[in-house]
Amino acid sequence: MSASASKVSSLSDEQIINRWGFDYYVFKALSAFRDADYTAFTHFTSIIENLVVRPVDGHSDMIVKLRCMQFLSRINNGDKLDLTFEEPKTPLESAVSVLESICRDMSVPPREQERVKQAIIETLIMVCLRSGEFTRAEEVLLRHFSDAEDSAGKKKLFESLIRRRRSSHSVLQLSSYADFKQDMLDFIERLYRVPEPFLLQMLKRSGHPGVSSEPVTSSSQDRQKTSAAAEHHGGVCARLSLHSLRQVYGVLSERYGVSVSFTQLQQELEEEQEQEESPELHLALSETPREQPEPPYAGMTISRLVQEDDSQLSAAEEEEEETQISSPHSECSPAQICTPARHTQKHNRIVLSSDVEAEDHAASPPSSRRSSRHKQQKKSVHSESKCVMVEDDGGSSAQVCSPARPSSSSSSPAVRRSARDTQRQSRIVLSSDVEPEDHATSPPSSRRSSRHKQQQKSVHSAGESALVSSPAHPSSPASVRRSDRDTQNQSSESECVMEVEDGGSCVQHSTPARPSATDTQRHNRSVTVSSESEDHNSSPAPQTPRRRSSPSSGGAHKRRRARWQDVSGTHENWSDEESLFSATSGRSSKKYSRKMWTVQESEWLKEGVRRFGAGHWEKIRSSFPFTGRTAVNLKDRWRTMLKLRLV
DNA sequence: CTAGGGTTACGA
DNA sequence: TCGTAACCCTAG
Repeated sequence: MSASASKVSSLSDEQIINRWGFDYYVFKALSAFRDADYTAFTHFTSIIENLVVRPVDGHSDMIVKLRCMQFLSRINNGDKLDLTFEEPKTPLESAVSVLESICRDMSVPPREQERVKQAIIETLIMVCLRSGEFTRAEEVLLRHFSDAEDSAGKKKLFESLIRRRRSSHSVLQLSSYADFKQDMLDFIERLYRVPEPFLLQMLKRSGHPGVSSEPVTSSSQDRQKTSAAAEHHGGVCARLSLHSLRQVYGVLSERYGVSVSFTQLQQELEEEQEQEESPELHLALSETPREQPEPPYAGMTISRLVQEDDSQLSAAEEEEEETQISSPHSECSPAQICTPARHTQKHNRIVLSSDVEAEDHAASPPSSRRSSRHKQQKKSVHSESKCVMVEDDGGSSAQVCSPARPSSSSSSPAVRRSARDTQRQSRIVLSSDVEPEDHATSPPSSRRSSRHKQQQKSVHSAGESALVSSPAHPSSPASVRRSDRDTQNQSSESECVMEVEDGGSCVQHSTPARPSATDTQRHNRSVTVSSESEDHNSSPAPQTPRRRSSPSSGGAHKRRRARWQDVSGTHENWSDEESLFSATSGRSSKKYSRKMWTVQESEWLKEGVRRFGAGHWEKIRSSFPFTGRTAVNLKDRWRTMLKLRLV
C-alpha cells in the first residue's frame, strides 16, 4: 500500500497530513461553535488559517469548509463593531459577502439566502443601535436592508429608533446575539454537514477511549467495526489485511446496499487484473483510490472503505466524482452533496485555494467610511490605514486571525478593531490571512526601501520586535494589531488585542510582539513595511481606492472584488452592493482604493513564483489566499519587487 | 492571460 | 513638485 500512496500522486506527506489536520480542525471548530465555546472556535480557526498556508492536498470540499469558517468567524465577531475583516466593513457585512460566496458555490435557494442575509443585516443594525452607533445603523439600513414588503415594518421601526437615537427598545432586547450565532450555525450545518474527520475516525477505530464524534453525522458504530483499519492512524490503510477489508466491506456494502459479496468482488478483481490491469480495482486494493470513474461497485469498494474516507489521503479529484457511491466518505458527508461547490473547487489543490480569502470588497469601499469620519484629520486617516498595513505585516508575526480566510479565504481578511468613535481610532487587525511562511520574517529590516528609512525607527521598534517574535508565531492565527493614533493608548491597545482574542476572533497570537509594534505604528506609517520582512513596500496603505480618473468608484471596485471572488465565485452581487455604497454613502464617494502590498502577500507571491515560475500569475493568484489582487496586480507587484531587488 | 508602457495616488 | 508603488490599458 505504501506504494500506492506514492503513486497517488506526487502529494507530499505534508500535503496529505495537512489535509487531515485541516478536516479535523474544521470539524472541531464547528463543534466548538455549536457548543458556544467561541474561544475554542477562534483557536481552531486560527490553526486552520495557518494550516492553509502550507501545502495542502486541497480536496473537493475544502473551499466549502473554508467559506463556512469564514462565515462563522465573521458571525462570531459580528457584535464587535470595531473589528474589521475587510477594510471598511463590519464583521457582519463581511459575513454577508461570504454568504454570497457560499450561496454561489453551493446553490443555496434564493429565499434561504435572502432570509439569512436579512437576519444578518437586522442583527447588525441592532448591534449598531445597542452600541449607540446610529449613524452606522442608518448606513446599514440604507445600504443593505431588504426592500421587501414584509420587512418594511422593521425598517420603519429601525428608522424610527435611529432617528430618535434610541439604543434601547424592546425589539432590541428580544433577540440575543448568542441565538443569532446559533441560528447562523444552523444555516451552515443545513447546507453542509461536515463529515467526521479522518483523524478522528482513525482514533476511534484504534479504540481510543473518549473519542466521540461530535457534530457530525456519522454513525460511529459501523465504523468501529471497521476498526481493523484503524490500527495505524498514520499508516492509514495501507496495510489492511484481507480480513479487515472483508469486515469493512461488509459494513459498507450493507450501508450502501451493495449486493455484491466480498468474495465475488475478489474474484472479479482477480479476473480483471489478469485481463488487464484495471486501474480501478487495482487501486482499490492497493488502497489508494484513484480517480477514475470507478465502475459501479468495484470502485466503491473496498478501496475506499478502507481507506476511508479519505480519499483524503490522496487524490482529491477522485473524490469529487465518486463521492456518492463510493465511500465512507460519502457517508460521512452527505452534506457535501448539496454543494456544487465541489465542482468549483477545481484545482485548488495545491495550496489552498484562494478562496479563502475574503475578498476585498473590503478594499474597495474602504476608507470611505472612516475617512469621512475622520475627515478632520486626514492624516489620521492615513495613519490608520497604515496601521492596518502594519498590522498585516505584523500579522505575520502576530496574526490573529480570523478564520476565514479562507479563505479564505481565507482568506482572509484582516480583522481590525478600531475604537472608532472616540478620539482614538485604534484598530486591531486580525489578519486573517494567514501567514504563510515564515520567510516573511526573515528579510526584515535589511531590505527596506529607501523610503522607509525615515520610518525606520518606528520600524525597528515595531517591526523588528514583531519580526523577531513572529517567526515562531506564524502559526498564531491571527495577529491582531492595533494602532492608535494616540500614543497614549498604546498600552491599552495591546490590551485590546488580547481582548479581541478572547472575544473569540483571534486567539493566539503572540502578544509580546505586538505591543511594541502597535505603538510604533501609529506614528509612522512606515511601520508597515517593516515588520514583516518584506518591506518592499509596505507602506501602509490602507486601501485607498484609486482609480483612474473617474471617481465613479463603482467600476474600479468591482473589478477587484470580482477577482477575488472569482475564486469563490461571488462577484456579481457586489455590483449591487457597490452601487449601494456609492449611492448611499454620503461618506465619501470613494474613489479608488490603492492597496499597498503587505509583507505577507509579497511572501505569497515569492512563494508562488518559486513554485510556478514568474509569468504564471493567475495560477499563483489562485493558489494563495490573496484578496483583492488580480493576476495583473501580482505581475505588477513582482515587477516592483524586482525593481527594488526584493527578490 | 501576460507583458509592457502609461497613469495616478500619495508621501516626502 | 518629485519619485514611486500601485494600478490601468492595450496589444499580442
